[in-house]
Amino acid sequence: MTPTDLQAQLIAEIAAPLDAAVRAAGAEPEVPLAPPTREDAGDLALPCHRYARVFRKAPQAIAQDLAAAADAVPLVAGVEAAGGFLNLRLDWTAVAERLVNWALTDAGALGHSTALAGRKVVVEYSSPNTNKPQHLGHCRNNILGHTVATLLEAAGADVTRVNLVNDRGIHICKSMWAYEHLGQGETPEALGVKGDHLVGDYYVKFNNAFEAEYAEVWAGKDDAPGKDAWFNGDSPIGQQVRAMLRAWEAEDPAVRALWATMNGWCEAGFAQTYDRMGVRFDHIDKESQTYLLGKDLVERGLADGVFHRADNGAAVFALEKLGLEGEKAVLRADGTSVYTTQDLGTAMQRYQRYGFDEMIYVVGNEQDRHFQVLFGILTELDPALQGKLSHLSYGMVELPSGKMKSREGTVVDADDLMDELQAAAREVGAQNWPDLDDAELARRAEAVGLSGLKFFLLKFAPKTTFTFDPEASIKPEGETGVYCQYAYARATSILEKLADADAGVTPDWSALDQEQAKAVMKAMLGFPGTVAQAAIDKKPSLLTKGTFDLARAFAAFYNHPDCNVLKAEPGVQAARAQLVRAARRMLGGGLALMGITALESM
RNA sequence: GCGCCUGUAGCUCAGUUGGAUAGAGCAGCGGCCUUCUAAGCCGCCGGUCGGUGGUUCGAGUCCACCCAGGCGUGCCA
Repeated sequence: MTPTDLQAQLIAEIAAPLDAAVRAAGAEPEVPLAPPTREDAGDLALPCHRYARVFRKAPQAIAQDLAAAADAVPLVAGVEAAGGFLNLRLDWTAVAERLVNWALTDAGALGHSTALAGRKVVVEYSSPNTNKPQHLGHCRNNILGHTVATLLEAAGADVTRVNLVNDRGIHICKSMWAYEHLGQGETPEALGVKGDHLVGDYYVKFNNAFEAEYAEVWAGKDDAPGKDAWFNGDSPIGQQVRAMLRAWEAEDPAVRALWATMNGWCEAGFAQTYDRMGVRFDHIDKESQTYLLGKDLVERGLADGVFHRADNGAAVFALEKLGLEGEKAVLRADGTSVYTTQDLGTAMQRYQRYGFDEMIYVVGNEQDRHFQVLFGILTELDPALQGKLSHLSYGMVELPSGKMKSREGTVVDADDLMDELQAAAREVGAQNWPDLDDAELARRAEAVGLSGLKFFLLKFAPKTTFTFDPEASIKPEGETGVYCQYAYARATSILEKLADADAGVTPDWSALDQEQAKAVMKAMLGFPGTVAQAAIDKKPSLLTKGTFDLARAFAAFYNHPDCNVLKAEPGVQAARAQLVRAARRMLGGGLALMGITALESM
């Protein structure tokens, strides 16, 4: 058998006789053998408190009774019963040989597993509006969604990545209105700007024009309506924009042509941004193609009693079915769709198309309730969907200066951010490598900048609202992607200098029975399980943690004079070199899962 | 008002589903470059886990109430 998770296999081997001893004493084994939290408690520990009642014995005595069984295992070098825990020390010479061979050859060492084998999963993420360029918040969504998809694939799942682009609606018409009324026929090509930025500029121009109109009409008057009410009421601009939306829905050729042109610009810009971020999709849905879906579902639901008619004729869902109060409309009184209608239809269409076991929506936590309601309705419509729908809810990204507010112009543009991070990385690179040519410098700086961004966006648990610190994100010290990249580059450098001088030499594995090497091996042993857990929990922060822990342990190893590879005796050198190769491979695996380029030199 | 989320070191965050003396990074202080890359390493300092009760061998973790912050509570998306 091929061990994909060596630690799990070692634990299984060692735990077998312990479990047998527990059974012989008349109890079911229920407490796992696991690495202890305390550093002075050996390599693996078994808490025995749980068995105290069954055995009618003190935990300390149980631990002592189990000690003999543990001591007989070849991989165990020492046993100690302390405070109700059974602590085991491993035979690191034996472990080292197995671990290095495994880490150099097994896909499991790179975080691949079969934990979710055969499971069909659809992941929807990004879902941008085509009226403005993407910002830092979209970056978190894009990177989070893409990495979760990657992790699920690594765990053996059959993953489909989808993006539902919100390319129609009143907000799209606002940019179109501004372009038509305030533009001079500019194009991205003529101006040399990305199309999404050009469209976004007109969205800003719309807002300015509307604010100016509102101020002109209502300044100083205390019976002023709210801005939304004004827009949806007598505002001349509002009326024109709404007329545009109606014309779009009536498929007016001129409006459709303008819409197609501007959306094309925006989508081309998004494609560039995705490409640079290394984010991709198997399928891109557009709301202009899905917005009429779901009406038939509502009709059927009305007949089946899932929905009912409100007094004014709207089709509504009684939220008390979900333990909530009030009603959720799924068709307006005039028979038109709401956003939820489309969501219902799209979900059902995907279920028919993909037959998924799970569909994950990567959407911010401000929509928690929306998804609670959506999933509740979908499950009522088709009980087969029970348990198959999940919302990967994530918190906002804040800045050291506070929250991002589009009205206050404090949003961080995604493209600008990547440019800035690259430029900052380039400055450091140019200092360290004065002779490097421009293209290579740019390539490395891009990899470093994106590494900083991605790692920083992934290192927090999804639900955490965190503060993005651009400077800290590309620091080579601390818990960053750049730090992990550096460890990989150092490993590469050592191996280049070694130039296979250890080829054919039998490694002296006992040389790895030293503090720094053991710390590296412990980090390596824990890595695959951590990655599998990251997939199961949909928590990429576990991946960044596991990769960082390995990088840190490895940094302590290659920095210690007693662990030097190049100056070591042949047998010792061969063992250390193999450990470096193994750690490097695993680090590369971790970085790859995050979509981070591992640089050979930096 | 109601619902959900959050509150852990000066700052930013972890805490493996109830296990040993609560961790990491940053910042601060002190060391280490004629170097297997200083884009690094080593050490020190730093906590009544928001509060009060409860559950049990054992609570940052589970329960109740309270305090503070965020988000939501559309026939918007």
